[in-house]
Amino acid sequence: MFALVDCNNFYASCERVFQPKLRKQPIVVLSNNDGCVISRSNEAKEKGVPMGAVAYQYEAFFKKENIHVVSSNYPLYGDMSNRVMTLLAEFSPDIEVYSIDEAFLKFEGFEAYFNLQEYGNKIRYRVTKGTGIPISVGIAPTKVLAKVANRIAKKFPDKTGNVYLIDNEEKRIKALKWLAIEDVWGIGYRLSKTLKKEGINTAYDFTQRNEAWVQKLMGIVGLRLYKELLGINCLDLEVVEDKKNIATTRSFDKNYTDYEYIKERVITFAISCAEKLRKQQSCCNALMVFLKTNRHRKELEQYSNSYVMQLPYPTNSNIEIAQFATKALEKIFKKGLAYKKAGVIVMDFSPSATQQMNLFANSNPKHQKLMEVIDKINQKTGTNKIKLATQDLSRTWKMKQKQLSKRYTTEIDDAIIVRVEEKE
DNA sequence: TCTGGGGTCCTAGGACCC
DNA sequence: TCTGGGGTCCTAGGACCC
Repeated sequence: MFALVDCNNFYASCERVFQPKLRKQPIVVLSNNDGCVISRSNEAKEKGVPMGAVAYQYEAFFKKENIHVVSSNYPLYGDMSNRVMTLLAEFSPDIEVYSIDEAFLKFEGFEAYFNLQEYGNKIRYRVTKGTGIPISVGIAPTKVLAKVANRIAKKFPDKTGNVYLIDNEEKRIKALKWLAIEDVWGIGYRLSKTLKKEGINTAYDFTQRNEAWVQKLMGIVGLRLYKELLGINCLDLEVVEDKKNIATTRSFDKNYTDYEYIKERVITFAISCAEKLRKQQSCCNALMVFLKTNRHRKELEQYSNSYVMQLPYPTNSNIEIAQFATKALEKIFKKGLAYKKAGVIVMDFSPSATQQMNLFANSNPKHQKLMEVIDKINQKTGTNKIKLATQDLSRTWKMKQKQLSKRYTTEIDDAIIVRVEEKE
């Protein structure tokens, strides 16, 4: 059996842990630059705020409905996620952290020793008590069915207590008849449209077709999904491996035409990629830089381009990656356009420990030590204390974050202070 | 004025090998 | 004039996930 544990309204819930006045209140969390809604409390959902709502278009609505608006605080969410995952790991030796707010647990042979419904209740109690984050637990014979069970647990908290178990045919069929086809894990916007045209509206309808039909339409991925819904196990826990690509991309707060400005941004993105590379002890052998104008401003000239550069040697040095990224940017930058977004993606990794030397050009060996020192200092004093001169220290780039909460769990100065009144 | 960011896997087709 | 059989690797694009 598998369990899928999912944090309810994760970002919104994180904010509430340290700001009790937000509990029971409608609250929404915004994306970077305070662009659009990416997390909503149940109360905000009930008031009709859709996922992805554009913040400035909803400003009046938020005010009218007394909806609290919060900027996203990723250091806080990342740390809270680690706490949740640490507690979950107490409940099974086999755990796959699937995303920042979700994990699969494998219960191999647990049925003989535990009542899984009670076990699920215990997990929920432990995590909620230990972190303040409410969770939902779905338990079933396959990962896809565990996803389904989780959805039921979340949708019917009163009936299920946020824990639901699919452990017999009757429950499986009932669940699949209830589940709309577009809500099946692995069926996205495109496929659900195609399937509906075929008269398939629920997960159950889908399971009534035959294997050959499914394979022809959806390939091997669809076939696995189909079998998993029938209760036949095809997907095991996945080992979380090193990343194969690493990206740092941002929209700007407004449009920019200035080459120097864009260059500074690209260099900063490149350095962020280099830092992430060093964290997983990889070097990259290629990188891509892309540049886009504002696609929402139809009246302005549109342009979007990218350049992939093969590197002469593998590297994870801030300095080298920044230099190559700048060269890539020069290839695609066009004067006179209003840019809104740029990004750097590093690709084609090799382990930093075993570097293939090149006859003609190699990564500067001095950089390795230098980067170690930079990483140490940045870690000690907070990020971005040490910069390259090309990042132009006079330009302080700030993301729009009007309602940013504190880093309660990762910055000592932001920790909650409990005051005890002293009596004379 | 303002519209997020970061990933994975699969497939088909082209180029190339013996 | 005819033109086999079996493979790999790479890339772009499509689809999906949170």
